[in-house]
Amino acid sequence: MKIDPSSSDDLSVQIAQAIKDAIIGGQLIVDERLPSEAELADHFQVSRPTVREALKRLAAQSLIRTQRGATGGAFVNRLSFEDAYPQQVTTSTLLLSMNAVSFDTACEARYALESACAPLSAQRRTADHLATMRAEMFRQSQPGLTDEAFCASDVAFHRALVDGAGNPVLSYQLAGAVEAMQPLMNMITFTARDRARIVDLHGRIADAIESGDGTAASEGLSDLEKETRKLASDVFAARAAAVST
Amino acid sequence: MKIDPSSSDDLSVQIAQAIKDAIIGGQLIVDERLPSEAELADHFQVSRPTVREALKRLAAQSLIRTQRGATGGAFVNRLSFEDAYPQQVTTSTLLLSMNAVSFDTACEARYALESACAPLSAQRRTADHLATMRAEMFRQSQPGLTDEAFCASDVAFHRALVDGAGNPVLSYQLAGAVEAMQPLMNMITFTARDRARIVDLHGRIADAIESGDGTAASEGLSDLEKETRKLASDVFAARAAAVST
DNA sequence: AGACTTTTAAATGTCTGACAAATGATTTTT
DNA sequence: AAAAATCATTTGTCAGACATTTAAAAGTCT
Repeated sequence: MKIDPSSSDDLSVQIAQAIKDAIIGGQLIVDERLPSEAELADHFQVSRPTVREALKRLAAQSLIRTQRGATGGAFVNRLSFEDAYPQQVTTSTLLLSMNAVSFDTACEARYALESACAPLSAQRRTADHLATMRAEMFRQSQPGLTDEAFCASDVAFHRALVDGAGNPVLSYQLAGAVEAMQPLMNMITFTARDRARIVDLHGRIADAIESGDGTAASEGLSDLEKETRKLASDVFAARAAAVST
Repeated sequence: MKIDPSSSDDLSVQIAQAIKDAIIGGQLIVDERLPSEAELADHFQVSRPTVREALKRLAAQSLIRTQRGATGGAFVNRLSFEDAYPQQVTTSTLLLSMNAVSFDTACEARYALESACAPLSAQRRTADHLATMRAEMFRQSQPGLTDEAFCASDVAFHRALVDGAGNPVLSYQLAGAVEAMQPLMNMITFTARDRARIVDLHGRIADAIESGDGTAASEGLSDLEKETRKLASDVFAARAAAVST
């Protein structure tokens, strides 16, 4: 691990990159202990605060974890799907909100990805996944549910659908798309009739998944997408009209 | 922005979280300047190094950028798709390599997601996307190409296909899946006949995209997936046989 | 007055040295 | 032998200082 003294980058950036490269390149393996901060400072010929800033950069990306105490230190972290989920969701949420991604664009992406999962989920879902979907549908049909709670339950329903595919890579990728849309979805107010239609479509999808009919599940999702986009465009149109009066 | 003195978390973690929450919650908007490190240290009642560690954590996630000089400081960064791409690829790559995700699982996820894009790409791709696909196919048919270069060109082909859908959210989500698989793909050695078959399938897909036939494109991808998985299983079987002798 | 140069002030980047706190290992005591 | 006390190591935090960068302000010359 070396750094380039002539580089214009900050030292802590270079050191973080060097360690990161070593992890990606396999020179440092999972659970291996890095040299202590003092040793790293000595190795890179910098002060300890500089080393610490580099390590904090890596910790922020879950590449390392630190432990205090006699046998403590920084350890290469096994990047788990559980760790990566929330980061992915945060990043996706900010990407949508900061880049003025339209509701339609986000919605399209979400349903396109989800449709890809549906056939796999129809084949492989466990009884558990199906039970979760049914339970969320029941919750969604309860009167007196807030819009936020309805949306949260909607996300849970779709998460179960995606997880049913039994492919952690798919679940991970989709977590971002589905959960990141929640703030956008929360802008929509649902009437009782809207909710009934959505729950009905959820029922169709769940039935298709239960009977192993991936094609029907995809069709159900497609209809749900149309419904969602129509709802959104109505809401935005109404809001625009309200502003202009 | 407040921190909890009774929390067991490190101060720099808490401070980073507080600022992050402010960004997500909209209290800090894009390009807004944060208070100087000295002011933050004063506000949170901690030392400047601690504040700096918190800021480095945020910088590692591209949530802020820093500038030196008189009018410098830390600014809320507009998280762009360009910034998020490489992070997503790195994370996905490490997720695959550190969690012993099987080739089949990764492959399935990749092609499932890509199939979701294909119909959109068939509708919307520009001449540019198509030209890129054809150019990469030409490169792939050149003899003397290394396996790494062949894989890289393969990635470029698929990137063009995905970008053709014209949905930045989809492109972003897929960048991880497609590029993260490259190290796995690089484990495969391609014979001339293998390459010819792959280029042939690429041709079918490109033709389908050109003629706007999304279904045919999906079918082509499905065949390509089968081909890829067969190749991989052959390679792994051969390797296992070699070890046992 | 206007253009160029110099100075200055503010901010981040880096260093030194120190102490606090956690924690496993070691030693001592019971 | 078990429990308690001590110790050594390592990260977490602090204080203060200097270096470097940068833009604005002040000064100078034409």
